[in-house]
Amino acid sequence: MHGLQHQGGEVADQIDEEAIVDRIFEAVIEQRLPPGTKLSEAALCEAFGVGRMRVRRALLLLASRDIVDLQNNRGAYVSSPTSNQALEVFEARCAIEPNVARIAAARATKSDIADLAKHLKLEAEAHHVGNRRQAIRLSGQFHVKLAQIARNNVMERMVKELVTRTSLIIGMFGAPGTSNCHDDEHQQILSALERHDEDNAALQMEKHLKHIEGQVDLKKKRKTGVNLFEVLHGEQD
Amino acid sequence: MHGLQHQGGEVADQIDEEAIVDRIFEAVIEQRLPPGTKLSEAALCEAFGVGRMRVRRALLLLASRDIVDLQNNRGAYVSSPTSNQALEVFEARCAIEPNVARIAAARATKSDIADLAKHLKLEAEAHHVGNRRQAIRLSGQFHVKLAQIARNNVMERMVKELVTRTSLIIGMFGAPGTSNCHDDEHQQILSALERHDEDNAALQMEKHLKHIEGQVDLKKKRKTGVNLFEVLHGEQD
DNA sequence: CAGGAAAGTATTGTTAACAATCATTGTCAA
DNA sequence: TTGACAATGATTGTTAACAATACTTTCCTG
Repeated sequence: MHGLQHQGGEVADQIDEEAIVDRIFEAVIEQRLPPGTKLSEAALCEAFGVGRMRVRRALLLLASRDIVDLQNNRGAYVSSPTSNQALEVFEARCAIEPNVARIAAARATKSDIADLAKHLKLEAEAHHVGNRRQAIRLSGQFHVKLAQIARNNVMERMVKELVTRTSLIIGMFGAPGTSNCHDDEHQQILSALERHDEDNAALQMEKHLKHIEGQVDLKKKRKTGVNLFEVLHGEQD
Repeated sequence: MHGLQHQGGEVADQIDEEAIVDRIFEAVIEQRLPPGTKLSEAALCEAFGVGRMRVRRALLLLASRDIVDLQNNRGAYVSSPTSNQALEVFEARCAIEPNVARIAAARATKSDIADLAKHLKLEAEAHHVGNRRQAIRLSGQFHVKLAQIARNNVMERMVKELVTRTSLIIGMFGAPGTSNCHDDEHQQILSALERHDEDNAALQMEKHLKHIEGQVDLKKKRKTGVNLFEVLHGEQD
């Protein structure tokens, strides 16, 4: 299901740094890596079975996206967004994603709609079963999928970064139990796409984002810190 | 004027990779580094006086922003955007920057306005004197300054990336003599900011971006390639 | 003379050893 | 007992040598 299993012993044991970046992105989105978690090079080497160079390159890329915080001579830590940064991220999302939804509404094909509907079904299922991690992951992936439907790689990358940082923000400032999104709001966006109603798609997205923003309380922080190794090693082998 | 002079012989001869990234960004914006230019590690080491590691890190960061193209075992080249990528960049700019202008109009202080007015004066002067490079650089910097006035670092980074890629696009598809922007349109945006007229700021920006997009012809490509060393070594020492 | 193969050169990618910095623990003195 | 200081261990940052790949030139053959 994840596309990284050992296949026959031929290839697939050589991982490139982009895969590492993606894996850490996912772990952050699913909130398995809370803000402040130390990402030591040795642990990452062990977890992914690669050399130090690859790990350092991956960490640099993650730092350039503000997902991790690279401290001088002290190592890499999962970013702990400040309330100011949180405001900036939400503001950026409100500026960008309604337009993503608008473009997606203009370009969505039948196949896109069907795919997205299936995605929503998975979301609802994960929510119903109580699989919180998968629910969070699918919920964030919905926003990325919209950018894919909009056929714009630039915006897709931006949305991916913003969604991931939002997970960190919720980890810092959100109530412990809350997930990222409400399914029904995603459903309404899908409806707008189905009708190719661009304005409504943008509007629904804007409301949706305001809703997410309302779930966090930028006054009080929660402080975390978690054992890195188990989190990443669990799904590795 | 550039902030990188030798100060007393104490510090300042040690350059970090972010400075390298910024320098290459600038060179690309000013179109001193056309698409397709080879960026060999040795040449960059020589030009900046740093070790290979720093150069490779800088190249990785530039590649993650799609400014350079890292080819396997073949080295780094300044990106040559395809027409599709060009469309994506323009679309992203039209989605983001009007909102940047809107937010800037809401938050601009007297000091911001004065600073921006001074900037426009410099732009006009460079244009008048015929200093094309500086005109292009200031013209691009105007868009970044708007993001700074909007007080949003996330968007500032995005705009910086998009502006730089636009320079590459113009280098690929634009007429040889055209610069990035028209000064009077910048002036109109400034006026809107001065009046705190958010809607008009966004509107003017949208028109401005459409204008820029109209300057390129995505049908025909121009092919280039330039000697790296002289370009970067000239302003170094 | 042209096309292609092979050797040599140059450039990139990787690994490993070394240096430097930081964190921790233990000790000593107030 | 507590605070500061020193020594030890661990982790990160850098450098340099090595390996692998691509490019260029030369030479041979058709």
